[in-house]
Amino acid sequence: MAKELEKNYNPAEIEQKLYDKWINKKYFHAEVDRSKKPFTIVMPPPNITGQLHMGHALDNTLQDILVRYKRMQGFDTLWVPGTDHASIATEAKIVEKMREEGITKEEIGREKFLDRAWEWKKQYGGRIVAQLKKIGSSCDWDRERFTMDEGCNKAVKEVFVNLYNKGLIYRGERIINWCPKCLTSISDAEVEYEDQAGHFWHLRYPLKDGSGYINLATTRPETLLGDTAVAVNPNDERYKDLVGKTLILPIVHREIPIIADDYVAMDFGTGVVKITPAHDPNDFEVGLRHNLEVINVMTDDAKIVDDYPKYAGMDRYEARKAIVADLETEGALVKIEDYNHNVGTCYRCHTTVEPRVSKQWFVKMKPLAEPAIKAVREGKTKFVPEHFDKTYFHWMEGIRDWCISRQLWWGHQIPAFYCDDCGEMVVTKEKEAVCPKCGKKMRQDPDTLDTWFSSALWPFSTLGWPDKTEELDYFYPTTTLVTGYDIIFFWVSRMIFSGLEHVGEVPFDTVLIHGLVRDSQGRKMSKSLGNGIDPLEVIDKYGADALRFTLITGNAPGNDMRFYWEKVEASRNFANKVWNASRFIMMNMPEDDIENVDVSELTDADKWILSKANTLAKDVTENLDKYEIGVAAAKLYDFIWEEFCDWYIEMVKPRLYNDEDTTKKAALYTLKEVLTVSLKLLHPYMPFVTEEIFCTLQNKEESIMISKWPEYTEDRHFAAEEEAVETIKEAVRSIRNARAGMNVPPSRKAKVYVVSDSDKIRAIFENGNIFFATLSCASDVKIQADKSGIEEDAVSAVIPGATIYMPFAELVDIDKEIERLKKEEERLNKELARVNGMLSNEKFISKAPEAKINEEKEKKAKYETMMEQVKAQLAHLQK
RNA sequence: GGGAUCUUAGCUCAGCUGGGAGAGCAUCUGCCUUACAAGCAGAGGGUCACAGGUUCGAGCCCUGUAGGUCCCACCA
Repeated sequence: MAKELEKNYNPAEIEQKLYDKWINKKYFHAEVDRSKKPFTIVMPPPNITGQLHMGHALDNTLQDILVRYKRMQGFDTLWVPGTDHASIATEAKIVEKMREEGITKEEIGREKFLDRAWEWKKQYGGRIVAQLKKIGSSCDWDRERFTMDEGCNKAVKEVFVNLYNKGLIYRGERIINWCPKCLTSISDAEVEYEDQAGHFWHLRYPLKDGSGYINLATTRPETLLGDTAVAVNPNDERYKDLVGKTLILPIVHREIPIIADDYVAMDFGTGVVKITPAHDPNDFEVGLRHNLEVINVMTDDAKIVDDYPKYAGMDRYEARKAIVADLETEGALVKIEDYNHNVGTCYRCHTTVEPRVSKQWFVKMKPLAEPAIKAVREGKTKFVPEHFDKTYFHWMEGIRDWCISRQLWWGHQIPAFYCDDCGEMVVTKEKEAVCPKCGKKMRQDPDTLDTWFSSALWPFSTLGWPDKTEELDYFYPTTTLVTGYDIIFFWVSRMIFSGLEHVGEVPFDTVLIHGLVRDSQGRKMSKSLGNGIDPLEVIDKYGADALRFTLITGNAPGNDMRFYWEKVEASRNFANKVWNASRFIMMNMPEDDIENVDVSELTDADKWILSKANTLAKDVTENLDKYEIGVAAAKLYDFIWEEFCDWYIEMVKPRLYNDEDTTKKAALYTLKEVLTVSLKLLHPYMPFVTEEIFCTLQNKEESIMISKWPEYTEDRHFAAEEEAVETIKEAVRSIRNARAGMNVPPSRKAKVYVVSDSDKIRAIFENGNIFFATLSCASDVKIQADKSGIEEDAVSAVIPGATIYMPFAELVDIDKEIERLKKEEERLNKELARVNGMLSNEKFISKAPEAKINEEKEKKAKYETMMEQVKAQLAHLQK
C-alpha cells in the first residue's frame, strides 16, 4: 500500500485531476430525490463581458462552501450555474470591437450583429465557466443556463405577457434617463450620480410688457431652448403679482408664462426656476400639472435638433458655450458662479445621462413592491447581515416605475407587435402576429428588455418555470442567495417581487451579503486603475485552496476586505501544514489498516484531542448554520495548527517511535480519526487538498465530498481528560517559558520534578508522563508529594496545585529567577484583586448568575494556591 | 438633506446571546528537535475614537460628539 505524499503540497499537480474526477463521477449533479431535503443555490450569473474577478471568486467560494457543507450533511444539493447576457455592457463591447474593425451596427444589420453577439457569448461565456471550475465550484454543470437561452426566453415572454394583461406593464411617453453614448434608455437604478464641478448661470428673462425682468439661475443654459415656462412658489410674496404674466425667452424669443408651483423652493437661489419639461424630470412633472408644451431640443446623441439652425448639430456642451455667449450679447447673462452639483451618469460608460421624453415600456412598481416589502417584513426572506434589509426597504418603499425597454439589439426582444397600417398593438408570446383589425402582418417592437428583467426571473426560470417541473416544485424556493451589497437594488429586490408575483413564493430563504474585494490600499479593483488581481494568477501561484481560504478568513459578512499577497501566503502555508501533518501520520501508519480501538485503550491525550475535535465539529456546524463562515474557518485553523499539530502530534511521537509501547495502536487510531474529522470539516473551504489527502489516507477513490459530515456525539466528550491534559500543557508552557528566559536550547535536557500534594494532580502527571517528558525537554521526570531530594538552586515554575523544579546548576541566574517570579507574583496579584473585587461586591453576589459566581470562586482558590507557591519559592531564593 | 456602516496591537482585520482583550503579517530572542524553515519554542506591543447612560459587570446595549467609507435623495 503506497501511502506517500510529496514533501511540499503542490496544488497545480492535483487540482485539475481532482476536478475532472468529481465531474466524471457526477458528484455535482443533483436530481430530485424526495427522500432528502433540498438545498438550492442559484449562482448569480457572471456577465459574459469579460472574465472573472476577485468579487466572483469570493462570491463563488462562499456558495461552494455552503453547497459542499450541505451536500456532506446529506441534503439533496443543487447549485445552478450560469451566465448573464448583460445586454448593454456586452453590446457596448461588441460595438467597440466592431469600431476597431471600422464597422457599425447599422451597416451589418440586426441579424448579423446578433450572430456576432452569440459568437462572443460562446467565447467569453466558455472562459468564465472554465474559470469557475478552476476555483473548485461544485455546481451542477449539467444544468448550466444562460439568461438568454430558450428557457429563459420562454419565461421572459410569459412574464411580460402576464404583467401586460394585468396592466402592470404599460407603454408610454415619460421622461427617462437616456445615455447619449450607449444610445438607449436606462433605468433609474442604472444612473450613478457623481459630484461634478459646474457653474450657475444667472439669467434674466424680460417680461413681455416691458415692465422689467425676472432673474433665475440654471446649471444647464442650453436647455433654455426647450423652456416652456418659468415657475415660482405660489406663496412667494416677491413674485405674487407676476404669476400669470408672460415672459420673452431670451435668444429664442418665444413667449412663456410665469406659473406657480409648490415644487419651487423659495429659499433657494432667486426662488425662480425655468421649466424645461423635455429635459428635466421635475420640470416634466411640473409640465404635466400645468399642461405645458414639451419641446425636445436634442437628438439621440445629445446634439441640438434642426429646429434651432444656429445651434443645430452642436453637441450639448458646444451648444452651452454658444448659447451662453449669445445670452451675454443679448444682455440676458447676469453673472456666472462656480457650483458643484450631482450629475447623473450612465453606470456602464459614465457619460452624463440626458433626461429625455420618450416612448418606452414600464413596469408599474407599486403593486409589485408592496407584497415584496411585506414578505421580507414577515421574515420569509432574511438578510445576513440583517441590517441590509433596511437598504432593501428604503429602496422598495420609494420605488418608481421601472423603465424596461432598451434601444439595443442584444437582449430579449419585446414581445409586442405593431400594425403599421392601423396602429394596432398586440402583446403575445407567439413569434409573429397578425393584426386583428386589418389582418396584416405585424412588426415586432425592435427594442429589447433590460438585462435585469431576465435576471429577475433567474431563481425560477432556471428550474423550468413557466412549466410546472418537478425541479421547480422540489427545489424552489431556493435556500440561500449569495451576492454583493452592490446589487441589492438591481437584482435581489427584483427577484423577490418577481418570485412572489409569478410563482407565489419568495425566491430564497436567506440572502447572504458579502462586501467588495479591494486592493491592499483599500481601493476598488478596477481596470482603469490597473490594480485588479486576477484570481487565476493567485491560483497558479498558490492554489485554489489558498485563494479560497484567503477570501473568507478574517472578514465578517457584508464587510469589504482587502487583498494581500501575504494573506494568500499564510493560507498556502496552512494548506501545507495540513499536508505535512497528514504526511507524518501516513508515514507512521502500518501496512494494514488500523482497526477500531476501544475507549478503554485510549490515553488521556487521545481522549483530550478526540474531545476537542468533537467540540470543533459542533462549533463549526453551528457557525456555518449561522453563516459565520469566517469564524468557523478561524476555529478550524486554530484547532488543526495548534491543538492537533503543535500539541497532539508532538505528544504522540514517543509512542509512535517505540514499538514496545502498548498504546501505539490507540495513538495511530486517534491520529487517523482526528485527521479525518479535520479534513472533513475543512473540505468545504479547501476542497482540493482535503480530497487528495483523504483519498490517500483511506486508500480509496471515494470522495471526501460525499462522506458524512462529522457530528458532535456525547460519547466522545471527555471533560476530565481535557482538564488533565490542559494541566500538563500549562506545566509544559511554564517550563518552556523558564527555559527560554535562560536561553536553554532544547537539546539540553534537564531533570524535571513535579511536586504536588494532590493525589489527583500527581496521577495526571503519571498518566501523561511520556509526552510531558518530551515536551518539556526532560531527561527524567520525578513526580513527588514533597520537595525532598531536589537541588537547592533549581529553577521553578508554578501551575495551579503544583510546583515544577528544574535543576540547572550552572545556568541559573538567581537574580533573573527572582525577577521572573516577581513578575508572576504581580500577575497573580492583579488577578486576585480582580476576583476579590467581584466577590466582595454584594450586588454581584446577589445579582449575578450562580454559575458565574462559582466560576470566580474557583479562580480565586486557584490563584491563592499559586500565590502561596510563588511566595514560598521567592522566600526560598531570597533567604 | 436622509440612511447605513466603520473607528480594537505598527499594518490588515476577527471578536458569535454583555462575564478575565484575539489572529495573521511585521518586530525581537532562541532553535536545521528524524511531518513541515511554507517550520518549532518564546517575547514585546492595545485608555477597544471620545463623552455620557443602562447594568453587579460594557469592545459588545442606549444617547450624543468627532472622523472615515458607502448608499439613497428632484432643490433649479
